Amino acid sequence: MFSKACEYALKMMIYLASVEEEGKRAGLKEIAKAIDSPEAFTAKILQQLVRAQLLESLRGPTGGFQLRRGKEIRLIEVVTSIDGDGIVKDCVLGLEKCSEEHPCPAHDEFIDVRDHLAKVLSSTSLADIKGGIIEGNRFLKI
Amino acid sequence: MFSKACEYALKMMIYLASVEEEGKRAGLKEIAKAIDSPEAFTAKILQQLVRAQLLESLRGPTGGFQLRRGKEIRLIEVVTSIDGDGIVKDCVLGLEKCSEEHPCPAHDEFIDVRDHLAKVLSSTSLADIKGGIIEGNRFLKI
DNA sequence: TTAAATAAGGATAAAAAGGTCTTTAAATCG
DNA sequence: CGATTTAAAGACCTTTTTATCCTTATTTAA
Repeated sequence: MFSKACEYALKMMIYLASVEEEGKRAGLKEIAKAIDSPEAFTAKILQQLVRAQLLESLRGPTGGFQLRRGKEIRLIEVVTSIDGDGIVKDCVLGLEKCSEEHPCPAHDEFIDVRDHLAKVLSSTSLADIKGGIIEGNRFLKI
Repeated sequence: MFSKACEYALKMMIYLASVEEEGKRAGLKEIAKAIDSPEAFTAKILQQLVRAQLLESLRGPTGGFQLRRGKEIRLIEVVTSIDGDGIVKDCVLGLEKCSEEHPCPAHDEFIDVRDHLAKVLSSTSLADIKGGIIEGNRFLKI
């Protein structure tokens, strides 16, 4: 569904939402450990999220990453900043010009699924899903 | 959502369903042209579909490919024979052990979408979607 | 029976995704 | 200021996916 990079990005953002709760930020090492991701690759993805304005970073000791616009960030923003908007826009058969007026043979069957996904991604914020982690009945790694 | 190979596979199967309508089969060249796919790569995918028992092939002049079990083949069979069943089984965050008893933070938000997709793929047959092509108001390439 | 047409199969190549390493730039704090 | 800690950036490597090429095996039909 999503690229590996995007999966990591979602985990990072969810983790940072739970860290923000305590008014703190987290550094690369802490994040990679928390979500069980390769450190160097994690750094690259964090950079992308900073460029996409979803995170801000601070260098030096006490530095790290934190949410730029708080926990109201929607999942769709994370997904599109890493994978682009293809998942909620493109034809599932990969046809360039598939539309309502000019539908592919599978159009009707998949449009509902795609819209459903888009709706979930657009309506769910980091705040919506971070709750369970703090309560401790949800997990981020393994 | 699906790999390129899987997109091609779905197009092939839909095309072959429309060809079967006329009691005919189609060769590699015809198929690749119809769905606008690279010929050699198309051949590899057709081989996979033959091994998966979804197609049968005949060599020599007048040879080609045809549906093995007719148009009642479900889209889910095509998708899983090329991409595996990850799309309807795996956690969207890529967590190995995500389940109802041990859910990831995004579990509830995505489980509905995944089930919706699974339902569409399982309940839709080639027969269900080939209709429009024959009527001519649907298209397979570009 | 031979030429032509077709699919099968293996080796290879190219592109994309996933991942690592090393150097540079900031910031902190003694 | 200078040592340390952290993120940024770019080059590089590895694996997977996508795609091509070439040879072999079958089948048909003249």
